[in-house]
Amino acid sequence: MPELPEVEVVRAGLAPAVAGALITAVEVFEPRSLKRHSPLAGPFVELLEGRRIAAAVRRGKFLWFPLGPDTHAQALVTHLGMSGQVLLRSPGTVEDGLLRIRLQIEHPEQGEFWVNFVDQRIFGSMAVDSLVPTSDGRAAGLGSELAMLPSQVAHISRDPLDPAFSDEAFFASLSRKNTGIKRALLDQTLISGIGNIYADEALWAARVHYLEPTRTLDASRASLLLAEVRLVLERALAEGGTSFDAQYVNVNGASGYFSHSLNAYGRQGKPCPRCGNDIVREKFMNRSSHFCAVCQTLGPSFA
DNA sequence: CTTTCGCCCTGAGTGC
DNA sequence: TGCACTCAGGGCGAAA
Repeated sequence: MPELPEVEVVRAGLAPAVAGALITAVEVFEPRSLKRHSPLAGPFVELLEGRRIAAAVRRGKFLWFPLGPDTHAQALVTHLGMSGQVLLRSPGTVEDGLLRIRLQIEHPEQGEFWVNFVDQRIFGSMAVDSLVPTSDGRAAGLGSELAMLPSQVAHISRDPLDPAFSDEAFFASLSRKNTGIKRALLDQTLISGIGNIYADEALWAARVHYLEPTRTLDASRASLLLAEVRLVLERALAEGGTSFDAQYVNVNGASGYFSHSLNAYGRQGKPCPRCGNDIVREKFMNRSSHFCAVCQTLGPSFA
């Protein structure tokens, strides 16, 4: 399940082959993979064929490719959803997964490639979207200095690895919210790039209970939590992302290795690496929360 | 306005 | 063997 580190691995892997490449042909095998493409923008295929990709940019879990010749106008937006993959292939490669969309591209130096969008559960999508200016005038994401981002990504907060991310604004928004800390971590309009795995891992590392109200999370614990969020994301990135169910593979089809480093997620019934008590799994937001009931507390005022 | 809920979707796994 | 059911969860529109 791709979160920030997995999407970044994909972005970094694609960038050298797609930046500067011409889109020569586009095939859509599954129309539902275009659910985020507005028909008002025009036909997806016609909008792409003959355009040149300027860069590969990422904010949180969103990935997009500004399109030439006017790179301030439109971009191809990609979200991997739960099971999406963007695979860089040699022309003619037969995909064993569920191929939804294929872009044929031609790079002036790297040559021809197929960019295969594979997505089992169709929670992911591709779309051509118009670009709008960032509210702060800073670069929209990692991979380009362009201060423009797709309109459907404009409401998404910067991610914690973005140099323009404001820690102060994040802490302020936490104190204004009336919700639990894990809900807040998963709210992409507050902080982006975190999904269920890294939320559980960061909360475990910071020893914060997932139901702790954001209002009562004091400044030092909030600061520690954000630091742990950054640490877990950076460590996962360094290891090439998490994969334990073969859903996630990078652009060459190889899996990440971070699953060996998980402390809480998916470890229900196994000992907490810190205190030895069993990790617990509880139902939460139609998914699961994994945590140590002994070392992850509800804060000093609840202890 | 804010917060929470239900839906989308498919393949692997489980129990009978 | 086959069938019904559960589970995985990101994002969004609807409901509360």
